[in-house]
Amino acid sequence: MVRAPCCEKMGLKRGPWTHEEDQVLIAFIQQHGHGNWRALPKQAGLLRCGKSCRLRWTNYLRPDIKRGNFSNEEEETIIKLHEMLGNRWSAIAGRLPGRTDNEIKNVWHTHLKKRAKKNEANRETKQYSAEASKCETNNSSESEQMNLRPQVNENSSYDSVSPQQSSSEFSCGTDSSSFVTADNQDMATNEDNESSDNFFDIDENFWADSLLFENLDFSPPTAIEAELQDSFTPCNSNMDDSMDFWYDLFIKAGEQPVLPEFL
DNA sequence: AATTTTCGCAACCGCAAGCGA
DNA sequence: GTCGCTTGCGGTTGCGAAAAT
Repeated sequence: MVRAPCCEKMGLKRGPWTHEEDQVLIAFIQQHGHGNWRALPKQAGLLRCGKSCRLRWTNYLRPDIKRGNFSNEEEETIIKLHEMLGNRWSAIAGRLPGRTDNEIKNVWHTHLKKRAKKNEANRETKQYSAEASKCETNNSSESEQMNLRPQVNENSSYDSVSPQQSSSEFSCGTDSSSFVTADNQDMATNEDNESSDNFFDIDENFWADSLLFENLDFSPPTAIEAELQDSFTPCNSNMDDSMDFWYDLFIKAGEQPVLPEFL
């Protein structure tokens, strides 16, 4: 496929848009719509390439765009959605009416990335503490049962385990299957030590593809959406928990519960 | 007050998917 | 099936403004 020549080579204008150009573009689209972006600038009398026009319209001139700072709720929503969807900015933008993927991408890189990292570090620290205390309990009860003193390696202590190690390498007592890991995701512990049969086994791309929402006529409100990642990840939850969680989601939203097919 | 550094955001680039011929 | 075109998306850049030195 032959790449179309860039705007500059064709003698078209680049760089920031002027007010006049904006007005021309708005007026043209209001009158004719934007069926063909490539043909639009010529028809509208703009010395811009179609791509530039489309970008200017979708990111700035569209009437339904919400300008101004992001609210705290919006920022939290972005962080949560990013945990679920990754860098799928358009999918995230689809959950935030009036916000563009470009805007969300910018706000992520300038503000939210740092905050998300901080949140993650806090969670890992908390999780590590919980695991450590749980292990202390298990070890002491096991040793009581077996009438044995716990075999503690003096060179190793819980403190020597880094938070990064905690979820993937740290094991409690004899049960090394208690913790499940996934790429770059901190996973909750399976507290009741379910057998692997009870794990909710679906394709790992499930969440990333955001089919969860897109295939349903139901969109959980932001506040509930935010709870989603905290409370439930399909690969580490058993089926009963998944169903309960799903029902709660609908009930909180005041909707008639409808289970997705995978449940 | 002048200069340098950092930040925020609009715009651009390149790739891939979708679609019709 | 393939080719060419259009569109959409995510990564990156460039520049003005603000903050720091």
